[in-house]
Amino acid sequence: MTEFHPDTRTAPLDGPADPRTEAFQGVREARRNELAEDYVELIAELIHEQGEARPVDIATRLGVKVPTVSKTLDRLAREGLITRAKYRSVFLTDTGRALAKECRRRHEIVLRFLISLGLDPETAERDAEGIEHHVSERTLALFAAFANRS
Amino acid sequence: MTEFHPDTRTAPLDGPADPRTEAFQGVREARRNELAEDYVELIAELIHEQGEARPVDIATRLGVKVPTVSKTLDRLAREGLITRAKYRSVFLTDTGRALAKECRRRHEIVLRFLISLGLDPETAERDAEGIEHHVSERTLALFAAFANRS
DNA sequence: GCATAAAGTTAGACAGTGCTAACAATCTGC
DNA sequence: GCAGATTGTTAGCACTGTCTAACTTTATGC
Repeated sequence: MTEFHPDTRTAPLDGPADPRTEAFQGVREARRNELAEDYVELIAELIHEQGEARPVDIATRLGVKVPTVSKTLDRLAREGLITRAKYRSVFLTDTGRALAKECRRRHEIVLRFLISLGLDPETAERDAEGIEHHVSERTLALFAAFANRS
Repeated sequence: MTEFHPDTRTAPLDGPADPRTEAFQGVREARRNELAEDYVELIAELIHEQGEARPVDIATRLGVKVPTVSKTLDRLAREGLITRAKYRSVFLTDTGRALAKECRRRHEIVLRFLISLGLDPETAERDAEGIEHHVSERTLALFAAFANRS
């Protein structure tokens, strides 16, 4: 009940055959991971940019309060994505680092795709943030191909 | 505290200037409405297909249990999107109908876009379900234009 | 029209995400 | 090295969304 839920964007295996229902289940599944993905991606970014990821910076970037971050970090630690010590900044585990990398990859592809479609960078950033968690590997491949054409 | 939260995909007005933070806030905002949007869209569909929307059908389609649907329908009623009477099927209010129509429109555009990109219909359906809630009006316009070109 | 099946509701558990308020630890600048 | 500022934690509340179990109501089939 406390483990990280694996990616099912590409192949949700359980549940009935109806594609609509499958779609809804896939989305619910994805939604469960969204926040964790945002966090690890951001943590990786902060570590890269400033050498460490502090709750206060995470909170500022996400636009939430520090106690909210603290609680969510507890969950991420439980799920094995990060390690942390009291009053210290946050580190990614190997698993967390891998997830962050994967997220960054997806984010980049979606962002480049939207921009190459003709979207302004600001809107592209906002839309990419929302879309990246819901894009199958197959779609991602098409996005990447499109962005590389031209 | 119980009203429906308006669409901020296009123009989140509050919060600081940092575009990344704005993006995160926009996404959180969007996430708050996702489930409601899924419900009203599905309810409209069921009413169209079978003349009425019963909790048991909603539950089956979404892949959740009936009590879950019941509770969520209470919320939607509180928010003025649907009306319902005990042990009776569900109806959309004008507001709900408008939202459903808007959701359907977005869904259609995203779906057609993905398919015209070359994605198989099954995957397109799953991805569209996740993406439709996170697409700005601007992006939607580009998607529509792309799907209509060719 | 009554017994049973199906559908719907209510209650209660539990986890997640957000908040504020109060407290604890750490860091900073003399 | 100590005072005050900053950062982090904990506790407690609210709401959502999911479930199961138990109950009520409605529909169905003789």
